[in-house]
Amino acid sequence: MQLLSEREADPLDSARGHATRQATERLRELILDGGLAPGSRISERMVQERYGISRTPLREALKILSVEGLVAIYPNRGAVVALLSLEELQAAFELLAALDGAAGELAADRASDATIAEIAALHDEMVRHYEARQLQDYFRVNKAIHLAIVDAAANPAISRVYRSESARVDRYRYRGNRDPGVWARSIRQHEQILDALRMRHGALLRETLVSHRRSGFDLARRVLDEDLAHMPNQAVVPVNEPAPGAGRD
Amino acid sequence: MQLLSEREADPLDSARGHATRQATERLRELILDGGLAPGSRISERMVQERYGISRTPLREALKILSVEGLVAIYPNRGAVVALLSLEELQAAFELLAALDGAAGELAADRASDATIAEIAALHDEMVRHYEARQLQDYFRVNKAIHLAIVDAAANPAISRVYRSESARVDRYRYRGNRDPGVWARSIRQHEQILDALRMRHGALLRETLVSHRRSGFDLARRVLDEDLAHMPNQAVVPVNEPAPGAGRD
DNA sequence: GCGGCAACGATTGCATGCAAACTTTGCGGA
DNA sequence: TCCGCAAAGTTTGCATGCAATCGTTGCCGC
Repeated sequence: MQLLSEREADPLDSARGHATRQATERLRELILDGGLAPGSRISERMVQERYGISRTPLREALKILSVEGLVAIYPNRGAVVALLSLEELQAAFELLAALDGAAGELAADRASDATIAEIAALHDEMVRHYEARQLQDYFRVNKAIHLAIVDAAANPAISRVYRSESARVDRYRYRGNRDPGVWARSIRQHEQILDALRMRHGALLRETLVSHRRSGFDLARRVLDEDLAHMPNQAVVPVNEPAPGAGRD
Repeated sequence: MQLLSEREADPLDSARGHATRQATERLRELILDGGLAPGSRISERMVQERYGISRTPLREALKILSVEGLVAIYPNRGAVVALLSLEELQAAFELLAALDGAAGELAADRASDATIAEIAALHDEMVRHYEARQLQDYFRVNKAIHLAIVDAAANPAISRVYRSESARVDRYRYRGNRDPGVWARSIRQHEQILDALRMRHGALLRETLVSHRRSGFDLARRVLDEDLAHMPNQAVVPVNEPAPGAGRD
């Protein structure tokens, strides 16, 4: 399967030098959008046949995703979509809380008035989605608000780690909130967050963000429990070699 | 160059399934120990000839290191050892401060008495190296103390990010402290840190760690400035394509 | 019937070849 | 002398082949 033939068919996507990048993004999307369920094997042959990505760039992509924590590679035995244990989920949320808090404190100092106005606009949009009970839109804007605050800290290292860690747990974050009371409380927390940001009160913004994140963990924990319950026993971690160095944390 | 011949020569190192891992660790060590200077090119041919690593595992290793931030890959133009700008150094230290603080707060709750005793022993050892003005030993134990506190938080995600980010800036951390006054102040800060940990006073431990980290940045900033001054113009970032996605932050 | 083992098929790990992109060198013109 | 350009040389990107390992199936002995 020559890429040359593909290049004819889709000249935009397959310029030389982008096969690995494409493979990485493709797989990442598949994992994050649920196209590849946690625990499922990623066979090199399967990916090659279904997505026309040859093995070398695919293997490089898998190595990248394993560092990001989205897949686990077991030597001589292939890669599987990473599966979080409850302990790992809690660890990820504690890390995210630290990042939220630190970024909030920095953002209170560094965010421009325009940025704060944009975040306020996102907040209003989110509230509208809440009032209309539009869950998907609500989640999308909610996520954008937190990202905007982190980015307002003007710290690329924090933003990078936040995005990467956030991606690992998003699956468990954006499925809770069915309970009206919980949802309402989340809205109230967001109001406090916005107030603290508007006041540029760094310490307060940190506190509200951290406590908001803690609530988020309570929800995610339930989602994970459900997932584990609904999973018969199919993909409960390959045996033998505990894990490769470049695999899990 | 067949690996088979090498396997005969060194059967321990070259079991199948470990070439990429070996390449990654070898390169990481080289970069961290200064064997490969920041900004220097990593030619695939050069590595292949000098270390007997064939190109496929080498390329996978470079992809891994680029996610870790130790190398930057420029498409079609190869990889270079990552070079930090002042802004990136500051961002890294802010991230490390956040991790130190969060880990400290967790560690104050979670560390066992035995772990605290171990950290106290390390502290005493460090003070002895300080009194003997043994800079290298002092740095080594200093680093071990901070790692031990982070690990005492019992959060693998935080430990993982801390190690990775720490590695990126270690070059700039462990060369300052020539000034006796600065060195003495660092010792005093460490005493406060140990006191807070012994008291299991989470908030205080957080504060002392964050402020200690801030002092660390002031030193590192000077080291980076020196480095940049001493660097004629040789490796001041490849031109053209700003950077690949999998390169820098 | 069940546990262990051997052969087979499937899958990964890695070395390498070829083509594209980049870099350098050398030349001609201004 | 210096700039621009073209050809040669170098280096990277990727596809693929071969060998080693893993998983499975079927068989034999108990």
